[in-house]
Amino acid sequence: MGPTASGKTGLATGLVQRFPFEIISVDSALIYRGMDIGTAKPDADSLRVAPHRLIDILDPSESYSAARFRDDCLQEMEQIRRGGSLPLLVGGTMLYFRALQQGLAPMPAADPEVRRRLEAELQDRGGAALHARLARVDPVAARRIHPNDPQRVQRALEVYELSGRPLTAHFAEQGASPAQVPLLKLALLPRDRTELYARIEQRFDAMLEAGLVAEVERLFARGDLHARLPAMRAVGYRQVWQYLSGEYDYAEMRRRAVAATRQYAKRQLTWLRSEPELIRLDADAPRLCDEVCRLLRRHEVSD
RNA sequence: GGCCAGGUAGCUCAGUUGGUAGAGCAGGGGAUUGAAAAUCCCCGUGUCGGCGGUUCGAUUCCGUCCCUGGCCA
Repeated sequence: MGPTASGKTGLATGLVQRFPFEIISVDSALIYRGMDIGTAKPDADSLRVAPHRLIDILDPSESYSAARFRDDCLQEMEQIRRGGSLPLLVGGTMLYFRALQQGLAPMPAADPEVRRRLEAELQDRGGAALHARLARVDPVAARRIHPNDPQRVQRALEVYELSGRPLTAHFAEQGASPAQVPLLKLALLPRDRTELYARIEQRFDAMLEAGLVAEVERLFARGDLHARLPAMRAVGYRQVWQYLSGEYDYAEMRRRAVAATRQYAKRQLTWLRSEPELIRLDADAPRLCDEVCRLLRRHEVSD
């Protein structure tokens, strides 16, 4: 685990060459085909050396979820074990790591029709009305979810509409948790944030240099994608999309994209701060890969 | 060199009919259960360009100097 631009891919590529590892990507943006530059997806050469599972599995018009990730990931892990190797999970989508470790309460999946209706209700009557309705069907969830958080208010109402039972009731059933997976959790943490932020800015400029705008233009030109899709809300893609829509100029796009990436890294660091049993590694250590190899042997990971 | 407009939070700016000032962005902290690279919550003391003057009191009025931009020489 680690924030964006902390060197996860590089380290993972080093490790697969020394251990019987197979990589599973834990990343909500790498799943999309045709989104390569802006997601810092490993290039074809790297992927030959270090194949990643769970990348390029969805079209940008589709949505994924933490639940689907958990199922997919457990399946890939099982397959890797059967083949005699060990799964190496690499990524920065901390909700996916949590879903994998703790499981998710049993409840209905997202439903496009219900979501469309709730979205219309939000537009017509506003977030306060939606939150008030939630307070009637699920007071506990309403107290926990802020009225200004339409995404969570809508999800709670969606679960109620689809199952006839409040979200809180589903949560209460989670006790019978599915089998826990034994994990050795390593986190790549930047020595100081200023350095990480500098790297983020450099990397975004490199993405622009590598043709990020053209990549988003291709998606834009398809005609069937739009700004509200999860894929087009990804950091960088969102800002380039808005730039292509004429919402602001190139310099502003760059400024906003870099800031959004910094904010994303900050949120990832917030997750990591409270992650239990985490082995914290200095992302800027000179011989990081060697150090991690020693650490893995100490934990009796065979090579 | 002259005239005009500015100099206020890291940035862009608002404001104070004289009682030491507040927005957006950036930044920091937190939340996070089928959209999560998402979606939210909380956090604002800064010689109000410098120095003088008037005043009980000046960031605000006056003088002067410095800096930036524009116009004119």
